[in-house]
Amino acid sequence: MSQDLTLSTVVDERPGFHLRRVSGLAMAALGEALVAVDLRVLEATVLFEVAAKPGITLSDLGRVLGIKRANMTPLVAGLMARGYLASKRKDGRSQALSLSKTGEQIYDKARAIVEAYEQRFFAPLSEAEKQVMIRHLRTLWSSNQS
Amino acid sequence: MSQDLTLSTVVDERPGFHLRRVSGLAMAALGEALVAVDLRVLEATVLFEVAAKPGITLSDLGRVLGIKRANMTPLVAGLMARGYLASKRKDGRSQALSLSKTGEQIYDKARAIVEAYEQRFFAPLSEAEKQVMIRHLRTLWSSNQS
DNA sequence: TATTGTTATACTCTATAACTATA
DNA sequence: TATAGTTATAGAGTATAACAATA
Repeated sequence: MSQDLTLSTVVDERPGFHLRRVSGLAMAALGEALVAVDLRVLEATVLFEVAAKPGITLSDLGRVLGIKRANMTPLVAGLMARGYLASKRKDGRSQALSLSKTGEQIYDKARAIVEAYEQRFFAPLSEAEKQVMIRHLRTLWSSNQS
Repeated sequence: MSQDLTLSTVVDERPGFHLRRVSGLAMAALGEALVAVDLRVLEATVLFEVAAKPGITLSDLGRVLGIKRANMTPLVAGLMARGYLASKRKDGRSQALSLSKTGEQIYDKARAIVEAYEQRFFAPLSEAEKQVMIRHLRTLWSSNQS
């Protein structure tokens, strides 16, 4: 066996380290929960955003979610192949994305799963503490984004 | 061009989403800063932890940092190949890891880089706010870890 | 039997560069 | 010229399973 399984002070004082470690844990937990609807985390995120903004384009979706265009393409393609997303010509180069009927059904299921997972994962924090964390993370995002 | 580049409320309310997005941004920023010493983020983390705990084994290192044994092996091997880590037989199967002379030099440089990066990245938060964030992240880690 | 370290392998997410077709 | 969408490709990081050697 091993004895000292505590983090050294130097590393334990780094906010970036904790950010990475918890983020990884959270994504793994959500990923596991989402296998029930056969969705990956990013796929679910896309469904959420498209549900809220029908008609959004692939590029805008990427900009808003912080995902590169080049990575959005196969993501959207996969969701369309499964009949969750519909695409309508907007102009010669843009496509307006929206949820299909089955897309809305899977979205409802995914949303329930995500909410249950969050309830569980963030349980040790109070509502107020969660809000503070979200606010700080938003601040870090907007002030560090290129 | 595009008009509505704001996040939908549904997604914007998810702490997990912000965690993932900011964590990715932070790791990218730190990764860029660390190219100056030709280290990846995880490699720097390993150097930090070994510096604080000379004699730690590969397995314990993985447990403490939240990295699987199987992924630690090539990580440690790379650092040893570059002469940053030294390995001493502990018993027939375990090895005690420690920094070499050059390892300590690169560690000093890496530490300066990491501290400068953090100063920059987390600048919009006060010291007190950073401490709160770290505390909450620690809580989430320990209560959700398998 | 359990643990250490290793190998092989696959998956998810991210990044860049280059291309086409439209605007 | 700039933007939308695509393709190809590479690099991080993570996960599992299986193995030999050792405890």
